[in-house]
Amino acid sequence: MLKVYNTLSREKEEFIPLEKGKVGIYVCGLTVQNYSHLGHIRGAVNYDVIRRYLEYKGYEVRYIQNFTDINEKIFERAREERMTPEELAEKYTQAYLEDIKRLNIKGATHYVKATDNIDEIIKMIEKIIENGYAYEVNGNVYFDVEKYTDYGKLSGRTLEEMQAGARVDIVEEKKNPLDFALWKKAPEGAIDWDSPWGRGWPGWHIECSAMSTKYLGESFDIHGGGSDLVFPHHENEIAQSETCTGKPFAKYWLHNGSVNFKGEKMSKSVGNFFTTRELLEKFTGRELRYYILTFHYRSPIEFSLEEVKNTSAGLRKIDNTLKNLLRLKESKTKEGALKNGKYKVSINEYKKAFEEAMDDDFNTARAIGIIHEFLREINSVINHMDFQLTGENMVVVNEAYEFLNTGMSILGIEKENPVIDERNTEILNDLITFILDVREEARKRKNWEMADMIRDGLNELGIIIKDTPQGVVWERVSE
RNA sequence: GGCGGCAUAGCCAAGUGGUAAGGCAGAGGACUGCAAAUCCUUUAUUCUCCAGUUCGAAUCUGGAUGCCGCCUCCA
Repeated sequence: MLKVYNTLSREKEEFIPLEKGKVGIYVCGLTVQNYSHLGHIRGAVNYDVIRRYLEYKGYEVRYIQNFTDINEKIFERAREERMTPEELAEKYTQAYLEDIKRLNIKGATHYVKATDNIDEIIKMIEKIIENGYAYEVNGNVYFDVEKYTDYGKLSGRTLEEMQAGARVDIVEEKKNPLDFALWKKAPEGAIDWDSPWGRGWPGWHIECSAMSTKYLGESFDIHGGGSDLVFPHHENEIAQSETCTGKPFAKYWLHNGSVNFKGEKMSKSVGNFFTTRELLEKFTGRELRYYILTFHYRSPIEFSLEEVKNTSAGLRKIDNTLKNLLRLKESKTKEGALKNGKYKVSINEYKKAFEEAMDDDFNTARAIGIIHEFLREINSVINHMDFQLTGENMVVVNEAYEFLNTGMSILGIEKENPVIDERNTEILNDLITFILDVREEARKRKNWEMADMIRDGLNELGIIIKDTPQGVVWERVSE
């Protein structure tokens, strides 16, 4: 049974989609004003795994993500980079899509952006005004928080509490300082749109309400985003949507933890961030992704370059086992070899444990732990001196490979083909096989100097030699 | 100031009231001509501290301390 932690109830709840077999997810993306950093990517990886696991469970997933492409920041940055706001948004949207590709993120089924949905946004605002929850002053439209009695239900605070500790600038024309803009009169010279309230542009929160409703319906299953969006962004989305439609908005609210660095949340304004691109110069996308997934998605990450490096050793261990399994899969079974019952591996137990971990609010950290426990068991079997590739053992090898491979693809750290490397052309293969034959001959004659010279020489060319009990194997250093 | 969360080994990190997963690093051993890879053993009598509930607490309650997030643009 899949359980998810719902910010709305502050509890783990059984996941039951509104429509059987289908799941609608809306994830708040980013304002496309600069290159993405690790904080953005962390969320994207987390929701990608959630999506992959739901698909693994057989759900048909509709995954919507937005790009905020119109606001003050976009204009500011467009001026800095001397391009139009559209060009700027397009540039960083493309950059983001490239970044997530390198982290093996499947990507949304639909990407949506505010500027493509101005009509929907205006209609929604009109409806909210009509229902009596918003008012217009001087070309601005504000949501009236005092009218909406549920205001604060997501972030768990009351209007009184919020007012007590308010840090909001007092804007004279607002009825309550916490009233937020649905439509803003645009500054001079800005790109703006016609509306019943004059020219302007949408407030930040309304685009997500309008677009999620358009693509997923008035009520849908999962709404996700970073924990820093709980208030005010998601609180306001609920307020707008529910006063517009009169129906419950998203059923489950999921929030991923932040990425901190040097004791503070990684952010553009603090300046303590690594862009995804910078990190991809130091690590592979798989390494970063694996690192992210060693944390539970709701826990904050105190980021450390050193830790990414250390954690990657664990990933290499998984890769090694996969390589070894694949090698065995591709070798011939020894007919008539002894039937060996003692090499039974309880793969189903591990599979069950893996699923239980994922069912428990997508606990990838635990799931990875289970994979490593499995590694120990399967490695001890296939590396055992007595291990022979009988038909029975071949079944074990195949099932083990299948299990690992499936687990890896749920986590999105699958490797296309760990052994067959397209760089290994036939001639290269033959050449190395020949060199290794020479080395074997040297070893037979106990000419260790010669044997080691060959091994070291190949090593420098990026080829690693391993003398396993099953014979000599070689591979190229990955990446 | 208001609201919420977290504190688990040298480091990172799971943890469902029933006796502390996993990874990295370290130590010892097996295998090996030496390596690499892998396996085995070992590394928290205890989960920040103090009370309480309970037969039983890392888990629940209260308090203290420390750290983080949100309340302003944020993923």
